Amino acid sequence: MILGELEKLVLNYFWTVSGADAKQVHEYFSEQRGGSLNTIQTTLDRLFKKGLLNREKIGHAFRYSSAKSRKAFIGQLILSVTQDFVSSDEDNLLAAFVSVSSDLDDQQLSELEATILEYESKKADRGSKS
Amino acid sequence: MILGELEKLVLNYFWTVSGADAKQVHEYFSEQRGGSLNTIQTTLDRLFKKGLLNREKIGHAFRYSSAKSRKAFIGQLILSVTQDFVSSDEDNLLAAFVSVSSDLDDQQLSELEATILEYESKKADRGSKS
DNA sequence: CCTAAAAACCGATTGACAGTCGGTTTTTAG
DNA sequence: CTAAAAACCGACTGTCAATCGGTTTTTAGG
Repeated sequence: MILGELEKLVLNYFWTVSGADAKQVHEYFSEQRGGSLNTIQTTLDRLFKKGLLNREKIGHAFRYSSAKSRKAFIGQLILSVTQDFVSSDEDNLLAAFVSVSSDLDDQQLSELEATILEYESKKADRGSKS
Repeated sequence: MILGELEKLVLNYFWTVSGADAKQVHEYFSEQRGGSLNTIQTTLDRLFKKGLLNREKIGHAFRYSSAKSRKAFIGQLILSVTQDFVSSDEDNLLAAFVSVSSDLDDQQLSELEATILEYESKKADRGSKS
């Protein structure tokens, strides 16, 4: 899941708005970086085909919106970029988390812990199916 | 830090051996996938220039070895691939960890917790400077 | 209906970068 | 000094994002 610069910008944009058509996206980005409407359309189409944006016809234009939450996307991104390096017999991914944690301060580390505990309890609530 | 397929294979290889020269790497990979010695040399040189391999002249050939542990590399990889998507005002990276955790089973989740706690105590030991 | 404008779609070009090697230069051991 | 080994250089291919001109399709109004 390698994305280009513009694709990343657009994806981030769609996490700040509920939806937008090509024209609106173009207007938003034309100020900061220029580029033609056509370029935006191509990028939107590519992100759609990659499953990162949803779209529906509203009137005569596609209205695009993000297909997955930022959180879900980042999680998937981490897995995809990581899986070529984790050997199944070790817990490298887990270890890598901690490695990343080296760059977090105590506060963030505590939050990470809390978030995990919270996740676990939620998971326990869901109960049966796992 | 986008790596090609061969680069990933080679990098993984260097986490299974303490060091090797181009000839040895070529011998190892020629069975599974073929390719010329030259291709291997180019790949080794590129990984070296990317800072992912170290090398030193041993006799008349460079002896390459991994420059960072698998754990450290994966951690850095996660950060690099992730930083275009984390907004500074939120804790998306932390949230992403949990998102990834969705794909881990209870056992792994417990290990993650334990590893974090272990890391925290180690960090506490180091004490003063933070 | 017809039609002009808007949007979507197609295709081509450019620029990175990995994979791949042939060929040349440099190094080294004997 | 020299032959072989290794390093290095340059070129070509393939993939993919960025970019946008031009064509087709769709749609809203008259």
